[in-house]
Amino acid sequence: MARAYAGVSPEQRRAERRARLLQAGLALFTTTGFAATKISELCTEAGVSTRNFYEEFGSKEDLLRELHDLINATAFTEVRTALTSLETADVRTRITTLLDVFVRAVTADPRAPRLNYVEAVGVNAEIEQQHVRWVNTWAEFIESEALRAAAAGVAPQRSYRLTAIALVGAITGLLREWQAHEPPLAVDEIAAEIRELMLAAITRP
Amino acid sequence: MARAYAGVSPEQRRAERRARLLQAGLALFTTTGFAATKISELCTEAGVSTRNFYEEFGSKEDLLRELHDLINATAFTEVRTALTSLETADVRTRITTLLDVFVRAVTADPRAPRLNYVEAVGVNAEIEQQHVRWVNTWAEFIESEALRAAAAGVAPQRSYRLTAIALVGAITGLLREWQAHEPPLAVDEIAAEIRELMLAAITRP
DNA sequence: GTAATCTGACAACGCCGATTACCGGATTGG
DNA sequence: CCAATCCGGTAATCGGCGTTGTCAGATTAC
Repeated sequence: MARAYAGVSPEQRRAERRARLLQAGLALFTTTGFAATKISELCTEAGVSTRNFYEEFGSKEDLLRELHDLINATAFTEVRTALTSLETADVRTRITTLLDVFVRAVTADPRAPRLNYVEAVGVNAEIEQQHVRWVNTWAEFIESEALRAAAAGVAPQRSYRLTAIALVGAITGLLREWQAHEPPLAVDEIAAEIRELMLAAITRP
Repeated sequence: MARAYAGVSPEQRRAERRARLLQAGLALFTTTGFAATKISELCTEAGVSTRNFYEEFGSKEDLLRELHDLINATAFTEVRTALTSLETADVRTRITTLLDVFVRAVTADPRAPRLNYVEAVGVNAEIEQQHVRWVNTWAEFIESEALRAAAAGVAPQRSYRLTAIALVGAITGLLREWQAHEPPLAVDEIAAEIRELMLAAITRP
């Protein structure tokens, strides 16, 4: 039966260990690299036993997938709340906000784009599927803004599916380059570049 | 001392085995996945002994890196020859050709973009460096076309560095999506989308 | 024809890391 | 205060795969 030990409930201790393992994964996957990271190293970094690891995750890949989902979900929430608070704003403001919030959310920790766009690529089929789902999610955001622009008469009436996917790729490419670059690229410039690119892409005839 | 066996020189037999190993790598890495592919499987697929493998490559990663370089180098040569034969053509023609030739070269075998943009990502530092070099190479192509456009007066005078990187990312994203999509996306539409995106990106004020 | 030589297949070695069994210790209810 | 219970860490096991040693057979020069 579950009872409290050392003043904290088992659930809470498990949750804390889980959180520490996620942090350890973020730290080691983005430095040692995913393939080279051993489960024992994750446990040492997290201050947790291998036993605990298997209580929380089925494998290293599971942990990576959860991190990938977490990073995207965090950015998603931030972007959505920012956009719903701008319901009546004009298209340019909305697009600027969408991109600024996204870029800021995902570059706040430089390890996030590294994990998202480098380490979590080509690991297994499940993570690839999750990647495709997130690309679709982001593409739908962009698509719906483009359709708003079209409805407002500042963009042509057409399908924006491929344009949206291409723009997601552009953002991904810039962020992947950003995290690899020495000296680092300026976040503002990247956000500005993407904004202009997107505006040019959807207002083109 | 080197002498001919079975009518062919040792160098030629080595070259053929090397070529078969590369083909086996392309086949297995894009189906089984890089991490899950065993060296013994590569050898079986290539009809070669494990001993031979180590005569040609130091590791699985070496083989992958060579494939990655090969795919890019092939596309590079095709694009460059196409562009040099269009020295006097107008900007739009050159850009259209650049993108069409590239997309055709890299989608001719659907396994190529899979290997390039999925399997060869985040494997180790060497391949990441090679990736950065190729992104730079492609970005310089795009940059120089943008500067041509600027010189011709159809695009503003500015730095096209980030724009070029973003466009490379857009192409990469579309091709990565292309190889993962069911039902498959149309290659023509992808090439057309990228062309319009690039023209919009460099002719924007 | 024969001996020297090279080639390539096979198999076994050895390492390394994932996974789990076990046990000592801490904690709490009575 | 004690016994029952649960928790967590350690260490041993197990399996798999990369790597290399060896040998049998094929080939060619003399």
